[in-house]
Amino acid sequence: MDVRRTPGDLREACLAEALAIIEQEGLEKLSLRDVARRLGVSHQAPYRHFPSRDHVLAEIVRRAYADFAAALRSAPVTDNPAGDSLAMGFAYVQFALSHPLQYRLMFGGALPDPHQHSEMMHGARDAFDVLRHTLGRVFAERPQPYDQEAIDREAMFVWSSLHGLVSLLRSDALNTLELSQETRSGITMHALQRIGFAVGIIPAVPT
Amino acid sequence: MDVRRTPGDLREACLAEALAIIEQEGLEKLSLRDVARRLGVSHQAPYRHFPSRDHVLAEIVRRAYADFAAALRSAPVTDNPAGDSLAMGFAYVQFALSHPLQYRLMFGGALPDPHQHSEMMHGARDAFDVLRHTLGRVFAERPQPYDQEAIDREAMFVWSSLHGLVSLLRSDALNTLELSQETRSGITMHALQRIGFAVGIIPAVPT
DNA sequence: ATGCGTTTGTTGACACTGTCTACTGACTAA
DNA sequence: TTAGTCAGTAGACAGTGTCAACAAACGCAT
Repeated sequence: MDVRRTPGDLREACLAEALAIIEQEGLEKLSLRDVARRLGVSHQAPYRHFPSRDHVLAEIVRRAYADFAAALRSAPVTDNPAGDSLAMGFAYVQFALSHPLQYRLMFGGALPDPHQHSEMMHGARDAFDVLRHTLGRVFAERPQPYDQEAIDREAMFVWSSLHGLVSLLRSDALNTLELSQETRSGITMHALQRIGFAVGIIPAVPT
Repeated sequence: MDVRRTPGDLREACLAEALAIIEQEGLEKLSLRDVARRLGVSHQAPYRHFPSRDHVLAEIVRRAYADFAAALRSAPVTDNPAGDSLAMGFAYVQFALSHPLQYRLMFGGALPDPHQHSEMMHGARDAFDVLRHTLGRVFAERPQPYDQEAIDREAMFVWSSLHGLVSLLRSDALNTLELSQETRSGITMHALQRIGFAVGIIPAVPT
């Protein structure tokens, strides 16, 4: 085409354009032909720089992970390790919320739009109500007063923790992290104990 | 075709075949034309029962949620609510692990195969190492002895809990659950407090 | 029973996709 | 000068979702 480009530029331009398309149209709408069209090059030009469509996506995801790691590292390091840990928890959440596209690319799913398929989510609410109810019984047994909001907060914490646990177990993360076999097999019990302890179900837990 | 079918059968057959395809070939390989081909009907027959490909997927996901809710409900109810809660935690994990396809459809992502793009996961390990190190400092400050496995277990718990928290925050779950505004805005703080308390960073936490 | 509308399925087209192969031109080292 | 590599082009192919027009089978009121 007539647009001048320095060497190696098309590769970067493809990545940027692909990211823009995902942001605007969604992951499933991404096509290399569209990338090429927007850049004013032939539909085959991107294949000079990437073997396949998935390789483009993989590179984007790889960079998202790198940015994520950098964000976690950017948390200040003080002589108060406990405070540092809490700060990193905030950094985790903050990155995820301020970089929703990257976070979704790393961990998120590609489901039909729940807004156009609202009945799809009904079962999710059902499942949550079961959890709510079970936790409600725990609260009712205690001497301290409580309200529905306290239950809801606790239920959200338990659900999200379990969800995260399973997501990691299901993902390839465990293969990547080179954990010992004992650690891997004990992860589930340990996490469940910690969650139970956190909400006051388990009185104490050994390290 | 020559295969006899009772009314309403093709709809169910399409769903079953679509699920089988996802199980065998993966979500992204699912195509209604392939479904029709395997069932020995024309490529347009499934469109008599579903407006679009996404509607087939939405119905499958909807049923997965329903099965999930049923599995949680199937946990035994005793006069020990604490034990019941733990049992339901197990039921959650067990369902996810014994129905990986459904769980992935509900929560999982559609990323390029990490086995064919191994470098994609390097950043994930980097991020985990940061968490490991920070937690290691917490442990080092304590009088009790510890080992690397204890740190790894704790790191896995913290990571999974954070991941789950953000996944739920990012998803449409909060819109579905009809939580009060106070509950929604307090979820993050509450979950972080609970996690910190669980690993011994926060001394105590008010209900 | 007869005709008619509805349901279920078929056939053919269209635009779109990823990817294979063959080609063109520019730059570079011998 | 010449041979070779690199970046981009052009055309083809099989596959996809979806639209439109058609055909056969069914229930049902007359």
